[in-house]
Amino acid sequence: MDKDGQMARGRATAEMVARQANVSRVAVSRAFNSHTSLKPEKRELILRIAQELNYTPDRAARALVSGRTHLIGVIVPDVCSYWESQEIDALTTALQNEGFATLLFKTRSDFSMDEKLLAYMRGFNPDSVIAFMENVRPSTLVRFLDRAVPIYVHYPHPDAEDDGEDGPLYDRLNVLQHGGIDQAVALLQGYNTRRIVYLSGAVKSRSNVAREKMLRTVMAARGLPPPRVVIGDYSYDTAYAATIDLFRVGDGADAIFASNDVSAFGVIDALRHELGLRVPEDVKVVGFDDIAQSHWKSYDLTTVKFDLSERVRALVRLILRRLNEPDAPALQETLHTSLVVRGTVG
Amino acid sequence: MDKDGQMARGRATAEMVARQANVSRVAVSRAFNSHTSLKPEKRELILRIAQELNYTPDRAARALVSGRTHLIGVIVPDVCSYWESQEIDALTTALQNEGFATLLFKTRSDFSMDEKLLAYMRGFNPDSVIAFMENVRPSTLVRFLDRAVPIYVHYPHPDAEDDGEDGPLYDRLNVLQHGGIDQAVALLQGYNTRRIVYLSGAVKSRSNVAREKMLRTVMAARGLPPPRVVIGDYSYDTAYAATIDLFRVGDGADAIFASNDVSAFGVIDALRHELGLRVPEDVKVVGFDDIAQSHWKSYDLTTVKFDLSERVRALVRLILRRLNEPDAPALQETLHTSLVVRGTVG
DNA sequence: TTGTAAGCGTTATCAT
DNA sequence: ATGATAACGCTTACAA
Repeated sequence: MDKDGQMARGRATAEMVARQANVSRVAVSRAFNSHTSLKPEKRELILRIAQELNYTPDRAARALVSGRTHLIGVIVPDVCSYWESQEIDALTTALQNEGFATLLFKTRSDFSMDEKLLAYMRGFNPDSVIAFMENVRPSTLVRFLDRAVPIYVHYPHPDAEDDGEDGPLYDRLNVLQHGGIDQAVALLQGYNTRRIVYLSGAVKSRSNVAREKMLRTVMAARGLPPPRVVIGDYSYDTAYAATIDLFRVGDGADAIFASNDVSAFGVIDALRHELGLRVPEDVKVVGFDDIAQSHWKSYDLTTVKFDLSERVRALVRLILRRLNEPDAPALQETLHTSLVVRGTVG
Repeated sequence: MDKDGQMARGRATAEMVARQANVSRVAVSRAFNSHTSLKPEKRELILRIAQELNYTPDRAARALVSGRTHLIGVIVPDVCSYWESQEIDALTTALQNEGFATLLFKTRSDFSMDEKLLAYMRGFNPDSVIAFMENVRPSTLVRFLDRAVPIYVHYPHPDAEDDGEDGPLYDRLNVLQHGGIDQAVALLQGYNTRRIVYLSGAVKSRSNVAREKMLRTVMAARGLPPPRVVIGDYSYDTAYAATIDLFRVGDGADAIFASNDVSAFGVIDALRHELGLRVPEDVKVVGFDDIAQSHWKSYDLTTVKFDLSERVRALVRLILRRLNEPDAPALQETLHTSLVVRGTVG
C-alpha cells in the first residue's frame, strides 16, 4: 500500500509522482528531459520519488506528442543467418545505449519486398528503418515511411556512373569491397591459382551482383581471365550440392570464391567429405563476411572481412545525424573491407 | 497534391480519411476494428480511401487509449547464439502473423538480470515479455512489468518438489527433457560406453542445472555411475579448450555429452584436429538443441532435439491466452524432447 | 524557474 | 448504424 492507501497496482503516472513530490506534473516531465530548466534539487527529489514509485515515462504518450517513438525498425529475411544475427546483435546493443530499441520484422527470404509488411511496420511508427533486404530501393521504402529515414547500403564500383550532380538521394552506407577482394585475388595469384570459380549468392541480390562484378574487375586488372560462375544462394546446402556438381559433372576448379562464409563452409565440406579433395592443397577456398564460425578448426576459413562494429557504429551515426537534422542533405558513411588469411588458401 | 491542395507529406490521419470519405473520424476508427458495427459498404469505402491516402492507424495513439502496444519484449543475452537466433526468427514470424511486433533488448551475457534494462524496457510498455535469461525468476520480472506478462521456462524434474497446492504462480512453458536425454543415454549404453562426461553450459544457468540433473537421474535409473562433469559455458571456444584439457591433463572419456550443439562442435573439433582422435570410433559425442548446423557434414551431430516450431507456437499461445484473459490463473504449456541420431555416436 | 492550458491521434462511452 | 465528446499520459507553448 502507498500513502493513498492503494496498492501500487498498474503503472505509476507522472500525475502520481507529482502529487507525491508536491510539484506539478509538468515538473515531472521536465525532470525526465535533461535539456529543460528545473532546479537541481527539485529534479533530484522528483527522480527519487519516481524511482520509489517505479515510474518511467510512457513512451507511447511521449511519441504521440513528440513524434518520436524511439523505435528503429529492422527488416530481415532471416534472423538466423549468421552475418545478420551478428549485425542485429551489435545494432541492438548500440541502439539501446542511445535510448532506442530494435523493432524486428521478418520478410520472406526471396529478397522481394512485401508492401504489406511495410504498411504493417509503418503502423508502429519507427523513427528510422534499416532494411537488410538486398534489392529494395529506398524509393520504395520511402513511400511507406514518412517520419522514418531509410538507410541504403551501397556498393560503389569504379565503372558505375555515380549519382547525379546533386549527390545521392538517400542516406547511405558505402561499402568499399575493392580492398578485401583485391587482397584475396592477389593471394590466390601468389599461389599461382588458375581456374577460379565464383559461387554466387542469391543471384538477384545487390550484394551478390556487387561482389561478382568487383571480382571480375579485380581479376581483369590483374590480367586474369574472368571467373567461372556457379549459382548459389548464400546457403550451406546449396553450396554443398553445387560444389559436388561442379566436380562430378563440371570441370572442377583450383579455387572457389564463395559469396559468403556459410556457403564457403558448404564448399569445404563437399570437397573434403564427399569428393575426397584436400583444402587448400587441391582446392583453395575464400569466403566473405568473417563470421565468428570462420575461425573454428573445422573450417579455419580465409575470408573477406567487414568490420562489423565499425559498420554498426556507422549505421547508428547515420540514424542519429538524420534524426537531429531531418532536413539535412543525404548523409554518407564509408566502410572498408580487408582479407583475413587463415588456412583455406595456402 | 490532394484535394486540399497540399502535398501528401507526412502521415495521413483518420481525420483526413474521414473528410475525404464524408464520414466522421469515429467511422474511420471503426472501419479498422473489425469487431465494431459499420455498414459494409461504408467500411469498404473508408478502407479504399485509406489505402489511397496510405493511411494506417497510429499505434502509439491506439496504445494510449487501449493500453495495448502490440509490442512483445524479447530479452536476450546474445542474438548470435544460434539456438536463440532461430527462436527469435520463428517467434517474430509468429507474432507478426498475430499483429504483434518483436521488441528486442540485449542484456549482458553473464546471465544476470540488469534492473536498469528492465526499467528501460518498461518504458516501451510491451504487452508481454519473453526473457531468454536463464536465471531470472518471474518474480523479478513482474516488479517491472505491470501490463506485461512474464513467461517462465520451466524444467520439471521428478525429484523436485512441485509448486504449492495452488499450482504455479506464473505462466510457464514446461520443457520435459527426460525423453531425449533418456534416449541418448540408452544409445550410449547400447554401444557399451563406459566413461561418460558431461560438458556443462554456463554453470549457474537454469537450463544447464536442469540438463545435468536430468542426466544424472537418467544414468542412475539405468544403473550407470554418475557422469564426470567438465565446466563449460555453452561456447565453442571454451568447449574446445576444455576438451583438450580433459584428454591432455585429465583422464579422457569414452563419450561426451555437451550441454548444447555449439559446444559439441568445439568438442568434436578438439578431438579430431587437436587430439587426433576419431569421432565416433574413439569418442562419442552428443549435443543438445539440434540447431541447423548439426546436420552439416563436418559435424553430423547426434543431439537432443527441441521442436522449435512447437515451442514457438506454445509461447505465442501463452501470450495470446494471457492477453485475452488477464485475470486467468497461471497458464501452462508443455514441450517434449527427443533424440536425433546422426554420425557422432556409433 | 515554474505552472496553466492546449493538443498529439486514437478508441470508448454515450447518445441518437 | 452512426456521430459528438471525453479520455489516454505526456510534452510544448505561453504566461507568470
